[in-house]
Amino acid sequence: MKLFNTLGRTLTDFDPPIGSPVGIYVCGPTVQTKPHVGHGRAAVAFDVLRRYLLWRGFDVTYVQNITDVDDKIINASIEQGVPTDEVAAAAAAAFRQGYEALGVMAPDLEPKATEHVPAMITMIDQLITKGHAYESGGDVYFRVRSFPGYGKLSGRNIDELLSGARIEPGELKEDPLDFALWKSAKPGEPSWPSPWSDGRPGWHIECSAMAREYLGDSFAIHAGGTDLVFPHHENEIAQAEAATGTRFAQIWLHNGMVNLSGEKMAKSTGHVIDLLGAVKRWDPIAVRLFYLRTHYRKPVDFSEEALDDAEASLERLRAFRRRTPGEATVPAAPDLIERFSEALGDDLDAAGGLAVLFDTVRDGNRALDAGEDPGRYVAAYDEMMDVFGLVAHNDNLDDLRADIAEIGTRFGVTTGEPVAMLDALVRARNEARDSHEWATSDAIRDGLAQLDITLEDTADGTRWYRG
RNA sequence: GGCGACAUGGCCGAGUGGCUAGGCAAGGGUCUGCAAAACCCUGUACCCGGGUUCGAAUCCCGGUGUCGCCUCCA
Repeated sequence: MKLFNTLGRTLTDFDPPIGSPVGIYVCGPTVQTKPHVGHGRAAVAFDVLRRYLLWRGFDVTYVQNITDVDDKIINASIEQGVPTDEVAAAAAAAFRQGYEALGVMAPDLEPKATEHVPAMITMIDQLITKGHAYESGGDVYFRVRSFPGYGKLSGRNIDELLSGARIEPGELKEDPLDFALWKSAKPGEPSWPSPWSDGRPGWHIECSAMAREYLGDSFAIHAGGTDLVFPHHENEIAQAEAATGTRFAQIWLHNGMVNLSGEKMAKSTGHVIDLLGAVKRWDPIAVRLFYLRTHYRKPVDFSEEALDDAEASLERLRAFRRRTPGEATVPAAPDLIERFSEALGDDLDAAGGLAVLFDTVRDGNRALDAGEDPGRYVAAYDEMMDVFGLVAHNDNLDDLRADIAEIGTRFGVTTGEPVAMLDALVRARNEARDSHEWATSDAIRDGLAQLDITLEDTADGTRWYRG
């Protein structure tokens, strides 16, 4: 396949032998506050990469870290009067919940920064030994000018950067460009012992150290938001390659930002749409589809209309599978699978892949209307939906038990399990239809529609679905 | 200021030197108790100005506009 490598800014061939191990490291969130819609996009984008590679037969190891120590967590802890680990745990749970709703597979490994301080200390120690870092007043800084490749990812040169660089009060850097690997703790801050001071790691070192620990000195893909290119990923490369002497990640992928009325969604400005709120208001899988419609590297504008639109599109996809219950028993249409694989293999062109999926739905519906076996389309559909991760759908009715029972009593249905009551209501309605009592049959359908349960009459009988 | 991205039909959104992606919305039709779903038909778009070419939305030059990074951020 081809992937756009930020390092070099070119479309790069990525075709390891089938079955070979592929290490992917994705920069996860700093768990300081609840996730917003932008976090969901990054997670979904690389989840599709993962699913695609698994589908193609690679042995993927997917690592996504949790940054659970940093200034903002400490600040939140002070403001809320809650220990930092509780702040982090609560936010991490919210992220987990949001990712799950979106159908994002759990990472193979989800390392926390606070549990990998020794690995970071080891790396910092190596950097000092090799002359790439120095201790200064209990802090340790990376000597940027000692690493010749600095700037190769973000396309900057050191002299340009100088104008923006600054030294915070209290920092004792040799050079304004140098960045912290280790910070000595202020009173009350969480800290770990180290050869230099009781303190905590700088932000960038955790990713270098944890990626190395789980994927080795060199691995295939490192991914994250485009806003991490500089300085975070630039610094990761510098640290890791200076320490190990070998190339860090082969390919760097960066997803575009989610905008709100034209401007980037960012938690620092509060200009955000809460992810958990969004997946409550819209079908979470529709939110996922919303992400997938735009190429992962382009910015995408969040709007209610766009989400409504995605929900309607998703409904078209689901309606097809409602017409074709059961497992597919014949092989998937090879031409469609081929087109689909080609689209995703072209730098994850999910929108192109979706076009194939919708073509599959149309072809399948045509086959059904013509009285032909839609099996090859059903099989293709299932395969693509799985790679896209669009399958999850909640048809559970437990939360509507009382509401369904209420409608049931109006039409002589005995209270029982929700599905049984629903089936009885469908039977009652069809009896009314048989005797042309349209007012009754419509009342049943309208009542269920109030609960967001839809009834459809087809040649094969009436079926219901939620949503 | 430096670096970088993007501008496509009512909306969203792929693509790319000639062979009209796809979705949503809209109109018409078939089917249907009604509805829903489905299928068929209808829209010939590509920021502006030059240029290259038999031919450009697609390549080149110059504009204009929007956005991102340069500080924490997915």
